[in-house]
Amino acid sequence: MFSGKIPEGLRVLVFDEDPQYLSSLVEHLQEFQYKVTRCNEEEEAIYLLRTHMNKFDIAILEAQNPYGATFRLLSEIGSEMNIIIISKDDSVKSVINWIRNGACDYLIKPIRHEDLRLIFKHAVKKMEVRRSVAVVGEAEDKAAKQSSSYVGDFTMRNANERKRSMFLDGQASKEDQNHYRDSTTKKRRLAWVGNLHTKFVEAVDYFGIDKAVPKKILERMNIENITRDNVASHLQKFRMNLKKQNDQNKKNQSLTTSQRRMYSGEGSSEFHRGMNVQQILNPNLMTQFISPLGHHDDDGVSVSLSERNLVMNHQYHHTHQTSQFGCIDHNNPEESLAYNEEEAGVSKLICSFTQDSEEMSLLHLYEPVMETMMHVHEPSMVDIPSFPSPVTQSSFLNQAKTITMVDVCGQQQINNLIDGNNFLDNPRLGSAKRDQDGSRSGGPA
DNA sequence: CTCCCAATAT
DNA sequence: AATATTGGGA
Repeated sequence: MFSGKIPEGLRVLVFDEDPQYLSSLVEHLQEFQYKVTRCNEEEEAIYLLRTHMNKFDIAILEAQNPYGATFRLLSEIGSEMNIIIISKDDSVKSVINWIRNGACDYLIKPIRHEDLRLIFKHAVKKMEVRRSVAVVGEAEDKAAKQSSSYVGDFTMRNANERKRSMFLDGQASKEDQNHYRDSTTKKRRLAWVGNLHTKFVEAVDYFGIDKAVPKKILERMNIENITRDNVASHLQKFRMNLKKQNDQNKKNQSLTTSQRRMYSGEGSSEFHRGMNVQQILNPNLMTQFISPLGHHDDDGVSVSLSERNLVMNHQYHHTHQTSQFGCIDHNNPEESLAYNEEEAGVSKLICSFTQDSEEMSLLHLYEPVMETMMHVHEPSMVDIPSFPSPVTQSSFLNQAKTITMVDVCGQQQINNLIDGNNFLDNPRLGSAKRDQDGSRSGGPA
């Protein structure tokens, strides 16, 4: 009954000690279109609020005792920040305690769905206060516009649309209807999160990808409050993703076969003869590249495994690949072409690896560089050709470690990757990753 | 008219 | 990037 009134995109930070409960909170909040930042530790939540208070509209913090760090935090910033306390302590005393200390709300566990949905009311209040203050002050107004997640902007936008279309078609009657509907039942953006998407996939699976059409999927999903159009839209995206995945697979396939051809000639056996490069690995870095699934498609790094080859995609421009280990052969068009028969772009054979001043060709770095006007490049590939024995999961990981070292990325990129994963430096990004960990069934994108 | 799909808009 | 809306065609 409140659908349509909830402002989208309010940024909510949420912490609960119980990871499972936290996950369910996150999921629900996402369903309500909130932008959720998940904190597994109280400490983390507090740190984020202390340092990035402006990045959140609302904080939902679980708290049990009124003597902890959260309580102190609340007394410090409670007046500037919408902090909602959740607790299983249902005593009046506790409620009063927290509210007095600055909490803008206190929700007793278990929390009702609807209460969670309605948390935005607090942000609204704050917003309105800010706006009235900002009539004169410019900075605050700017900030509010920038975040674009305040209700004021939300309504503003609708008002503009209304005005515009009224101007265009000159008809008031239709507009009046729309106007009425806007303020009551305007469709809100559906978030295909967790459960919803799972059911969708199940339905598609049930009919088969060619036979699955929006209406059938909708019926099979049997979920209230979603429309055929919702499903149709999602299906369109779903199909596109599949297609993209297929294309990607095909590409990898063709690359690995051409690689194999190359290495089947002389020198191929030298690649792994008596070589142990694992000591030079930094195992920590591997987590950037290797996921348990054997496929990591985050931030452009992906790894996939065929029976004999390990293929690693990465994203750097080839001219950046001046690692301390590798020597890059930019001047060998012939070899490049050998890799490239099936590719439209130019490719480079980049390889080699030096240890104790003795060169050993360990890896060939294959990079189909598709120059576009925007200087965007296709991923590069590293290939370990022809392992002598079938690759098991664990040896796969070991081999993968080898690869990283050989350093597809120089230290520069490694640092970048680490930075990219640094939650504190990049709260939004970090939260997205955590959210995935917590509430999504993983798998290749 | 309903539905599907692809393109386009937000 | 994700979702909604639109418009033509089956």
